[in-house]
Amino acid sequence: MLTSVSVQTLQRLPVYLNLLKSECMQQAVYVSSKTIAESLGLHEIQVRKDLASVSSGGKPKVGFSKITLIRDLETYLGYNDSNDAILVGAGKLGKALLAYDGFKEYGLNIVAAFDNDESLAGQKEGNVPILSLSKMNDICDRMKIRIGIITVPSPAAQSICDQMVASGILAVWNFAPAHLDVPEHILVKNENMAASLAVLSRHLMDKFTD
Amino acid sequence: MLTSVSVQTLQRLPVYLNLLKSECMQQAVYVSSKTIAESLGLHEIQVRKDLASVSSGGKPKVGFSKITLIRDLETYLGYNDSNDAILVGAGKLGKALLAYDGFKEYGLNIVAAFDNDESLAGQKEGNVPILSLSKMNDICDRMKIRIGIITVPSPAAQSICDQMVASGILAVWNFAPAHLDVPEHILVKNENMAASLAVLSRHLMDKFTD
DNA sequence: TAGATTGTTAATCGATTAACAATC
DNA sequence: TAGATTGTTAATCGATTAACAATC
Repeated sequence: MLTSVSVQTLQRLPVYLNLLKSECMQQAVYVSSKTIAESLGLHEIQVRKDLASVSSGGKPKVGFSKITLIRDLETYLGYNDSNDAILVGAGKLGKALLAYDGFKEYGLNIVAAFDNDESLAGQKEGNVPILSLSKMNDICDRMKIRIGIITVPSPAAQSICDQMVASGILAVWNFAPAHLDVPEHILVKNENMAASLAVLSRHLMDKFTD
Repeated sequence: MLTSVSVQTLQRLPVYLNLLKSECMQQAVYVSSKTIAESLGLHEIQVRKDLASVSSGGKPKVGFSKITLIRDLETYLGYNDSNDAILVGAGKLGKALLAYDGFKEYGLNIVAAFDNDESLAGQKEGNVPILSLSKMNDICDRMKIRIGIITVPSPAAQSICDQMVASGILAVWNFAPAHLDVPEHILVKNENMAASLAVLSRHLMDKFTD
């Protein structure tokens, strides 16, 4: 186990973890791949293979100890050692993310936010200070920040991204509907709402042209 | 062309559209698959195949007329005829989505929001009225709403989803980190931030254990 | 022991990439 | 015409699913 995992598998892991922690699994002590698969509408074998790459706690006949599996998933996903991040763009969406206190459960810790608009500087949102953009480089450098969250309007996204990279950011979480060019070793993960909408929209269109 | 398209292709289409409309393509009259692929860091052949399933306007040697391709993409994605939607959960994230005026560009029109908290009823956010949850069924029915957006806390998500389905909703856009059970013909599209974070987090972990 | 569930190796399926003929 | 780019058919690659031996 603990071999390299595909992106597809990786993205399913938090879903398993979420289910295991949810109410409907509250009283379970052991869980099997089959149980999980049925709850999520996935294939049993897929779940088993996914779990095998993350945990070696599975026992024939009984399945996985729930708490052990939760621990293994959390360890693999890095939920225990927290990742410091900064956010740029303290508009509506940016503030909503700042105020969301669920991220710490995922090991994400937003330490500061930055905005072009100097009048926001000094404010706080969800306990996170909003600062002048000019301070970003210095703070990223001093705190060794590796994750940057982009919630600025599209036209500004590439420039902010460039500044992040120059400040030592290694992974960018991009909420702007814009493609970002980055050096090879930098990861960009787009939160692509337009893509989601495309899936919804076509589903409806297809439904009404059968 | 206009054959059935894979989800992967479908989710790339808005990215192409976005690029075509962006500043860096402003003065282009014709665009080729190669140009697009290079701008986005994709394979030329993949782009060509994607475009072929949506537009028949490609001409050997010249490529696609930019405005024709934009039109074809917008038509395929349903950006022209707008989709009415309702949103449930007028918390921070819900309000951020209500205030975001970019959705109309994608043909999404949020006509009303609902919340458990009666004290919010009567307020407006981004021109969208917030109403008592008890009115959801009636409004969905009268306006023939087919898209529901869920921005409530996880424990409430399944119940809200059930109410949406009972109100005639056919496609659910779920921002709660919870798995939703729905009848077969209903589509759920999860905006899975935990999955995105998993990708970011593992990228960083892998980087520092090489 | 019998049966259920695991982990692993093999088969299938679908998406991506390559090859190539068609054409402006 | 020559060359570039299209659309399509074939090959490759990787993820999912199936088959099966191992084991509690």
